[in-house]
Amino acid sequence: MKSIGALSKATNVKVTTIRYYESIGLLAEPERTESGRRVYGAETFERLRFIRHARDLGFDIDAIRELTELQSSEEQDCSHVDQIARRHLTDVRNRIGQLRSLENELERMLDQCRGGKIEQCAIMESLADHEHCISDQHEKLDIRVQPR
Amino acid sequence: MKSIGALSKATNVKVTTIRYYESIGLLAEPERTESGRRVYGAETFERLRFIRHARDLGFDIDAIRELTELQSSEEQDCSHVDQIARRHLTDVRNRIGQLRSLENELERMLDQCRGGKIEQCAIMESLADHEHCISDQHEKLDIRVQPR
DNA sequence: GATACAATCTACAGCGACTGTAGAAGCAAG
DNA sequence: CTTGCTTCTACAGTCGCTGTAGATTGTATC
Repeated sequence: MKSIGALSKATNVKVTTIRYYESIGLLAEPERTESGRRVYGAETFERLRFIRHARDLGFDIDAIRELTELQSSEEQDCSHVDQIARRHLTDVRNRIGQLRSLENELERMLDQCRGGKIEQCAIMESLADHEHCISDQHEKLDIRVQPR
Repeated sequence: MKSIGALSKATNVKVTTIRYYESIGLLAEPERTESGRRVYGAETFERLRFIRHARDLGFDIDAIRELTELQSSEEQDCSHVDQIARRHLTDVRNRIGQLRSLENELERMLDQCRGGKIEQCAIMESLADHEHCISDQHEKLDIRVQPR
């Protein structure tokens, strides 16, 4: 039996995140001590490790919810699991493709810049220029680079 | 002189987004008609086109703020502009790298699955398994695939 | 002129997946 | 007993928007 802090250390998931998962129903409400502190058993530990690994692989919360539900129906065949993973892989590949075309565009911009004053900077011109605008060629991107 | 709707159509930026940009100070407050409606001139049109293009290239709002500020100091040399773009390119490349290792991991998982019951599904095992966990090898990802 | 419908206005809530804060209470070691 | 860590709840903030509600204004048609 672990406290929330111990569980956090063991799974590498932050205390606040564990409470957050509970609040959205991804983790069940645990038992409490007399004073009201959360106490976790081995089950939650396993489940949280599963969640953590799936998050690391980029599955979103809804997908993880599906996966953990499927986990308890052990007798069913795993085509649905397969499908969820395959869909995610497709998403990842699409994203890589989008980012690569971004990479190209940025490289092109940077190559053209030969220094000098901002007024004649090729980068600024590219940005102001509507002509060779990539925006119409593919969908808009969400490019946040922050880790979670 | 354009209404907000006309500006929106001309730049392909949504009306609500234009108001949002104003609210965060990325666009200056425009003049108004007697009845209080926003009216825009060619300057705002150019600026918004610039912003839109930079967003399409994945620059975040703060970077765009810097870039538009630099735009008005035309005499300065463009090394700072260059630096912002280069930093962004680095971020994009890192992101591509992260996504590629994700892609590999997912491919591996999917290859191992030979169908059958969920209980023995290789995908579920991979997710539950802590041993060959990629999470310690690279930073955590934000993998949202949604366009803006 | 009346009426319908579109465009615009403000102000605020919601998205996803957390993270951070404030203020209170509990717990263990010195 | 005090110090300092952990935990508690509840709520605001992150980013870049998007959506909603309810009011007003503008334009086209009858």
